[in-house]
Amino acid sequence: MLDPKLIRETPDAVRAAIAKKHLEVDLDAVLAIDAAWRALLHEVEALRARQKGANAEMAALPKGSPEFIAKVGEMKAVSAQAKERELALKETEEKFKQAMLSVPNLPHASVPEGRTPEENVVYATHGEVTAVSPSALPHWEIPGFEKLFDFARGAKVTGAGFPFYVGDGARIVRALLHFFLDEDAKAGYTEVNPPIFVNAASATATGQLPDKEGQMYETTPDQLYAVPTAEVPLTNFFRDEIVEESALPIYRCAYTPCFRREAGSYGKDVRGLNRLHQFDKVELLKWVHPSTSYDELDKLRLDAERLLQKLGLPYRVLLMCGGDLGFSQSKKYDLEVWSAGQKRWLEVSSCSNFEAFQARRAQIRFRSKDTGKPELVHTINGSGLAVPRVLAALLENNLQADGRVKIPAALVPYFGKEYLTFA
RNA sequence: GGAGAGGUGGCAGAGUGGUCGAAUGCGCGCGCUUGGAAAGCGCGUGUUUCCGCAAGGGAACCGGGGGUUCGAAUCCCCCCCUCUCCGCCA
Repeated sequence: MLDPKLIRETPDAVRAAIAKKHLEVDLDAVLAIDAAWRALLHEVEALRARQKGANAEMAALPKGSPEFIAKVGEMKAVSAQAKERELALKETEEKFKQAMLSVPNLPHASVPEGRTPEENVVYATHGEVTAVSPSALPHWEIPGFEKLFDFARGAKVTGAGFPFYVGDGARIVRALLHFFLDEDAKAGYTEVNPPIFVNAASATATGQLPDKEGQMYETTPDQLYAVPTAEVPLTNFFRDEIVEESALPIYRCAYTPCFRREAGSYGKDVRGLNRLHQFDKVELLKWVHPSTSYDELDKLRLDAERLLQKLGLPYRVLLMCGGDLGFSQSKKYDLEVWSAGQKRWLEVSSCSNFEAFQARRAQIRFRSKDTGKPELVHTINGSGLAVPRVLAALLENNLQADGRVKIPAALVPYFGKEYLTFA
């Protein structure tokens, strides 16, 4: 959520910033509701002030006295009016809240112009794409793939997109997770093992609700949501709290399985390990002082990049243009790993600065040393990293002529062997 | 899951219909005191929001939501959470 004051006081600047995201927002409607709300607020507050004043007078009067009885009669009318106006105020307040939830976060000045994914800027490229075998196979065509990654039985037991990982398949997943968490810990992130179901308030604070509920698995009868990413429980850790300024920045990482319904996905995007309903991911999250958030974003991105470097996987960094930024992000980098068999880039991490957008919804604040007042923190997050696509690239890029997959040196201590075999 | 008890400010803890944003203690801040400190004394110490250039003023908040009443921290209803006992169980 944006600061309502920002919209109230500088609507044109807000309009211009939203235009960069190429989103349609009826700001005039928001402003009109805001004006109506304030008018009602004044009425209600005046009535309440009158009630309060009368209350003090009546407390001093003898209970059954004629003056007292007269006052009760008088205040009955005021009370009725206050109730009626209060109801109107509440309705308007609800409308305003809904309207505010439809206003996106504003892009940072450094975000490039652009409308479509094609206009994202290739910010950096690491590793030689041409160095990996030109005859590499898509991972799902590697002989024996289905023994280690059993989609058919997963479909039987649960449904499409819920594979079983078997033998070396399970082992490589565990090795990657362990490696990621260890590396993230070295970079200063405190490991957290969060709940993987969250309530509606948490899902709302991070922006999954109200309009993305179709993307989450929901439980009945408890109305809990399976987390689409560890970002949700992790961000909500400090929801409705005020932390000490000296505690910032706070670095945390968490592994969780992630659950996504992925309604509407199709085609090559969903082959093999590219897109699953359940997958494993380590998420990096920072709560930082607003003055440092862009430096912290760059550092977080480098922390994620280092993982790919240590695995020896070629990748590139995209700086997302205004039109390809998410609703709640101010700036975003995507890390994409080169998938030699599919001859395409796969997104494995998305590193974003939300500025105060999430923090306002979630009411996560710090007490400023200067003013003594609570201020909203900035939140930053990114994957560090998502397992299946890293795995896909690993399988494709490191496939040997003999059908085995060479394990990167950094991963060998975790995997326990130098080669993964499909036998 | 069943029975009972309870949720009040940073913490502890009073308050069972009116002048209560809320006693008292602790903590914290400032001042006095002191060579310095402790103790002592004095003053202060929540959040949100609206109006205002400001000074300042108004309103809301006693787990959450609804209700009764002229008036609710206090009475009633629903929900959430914590604790104790029982049951069940990795």
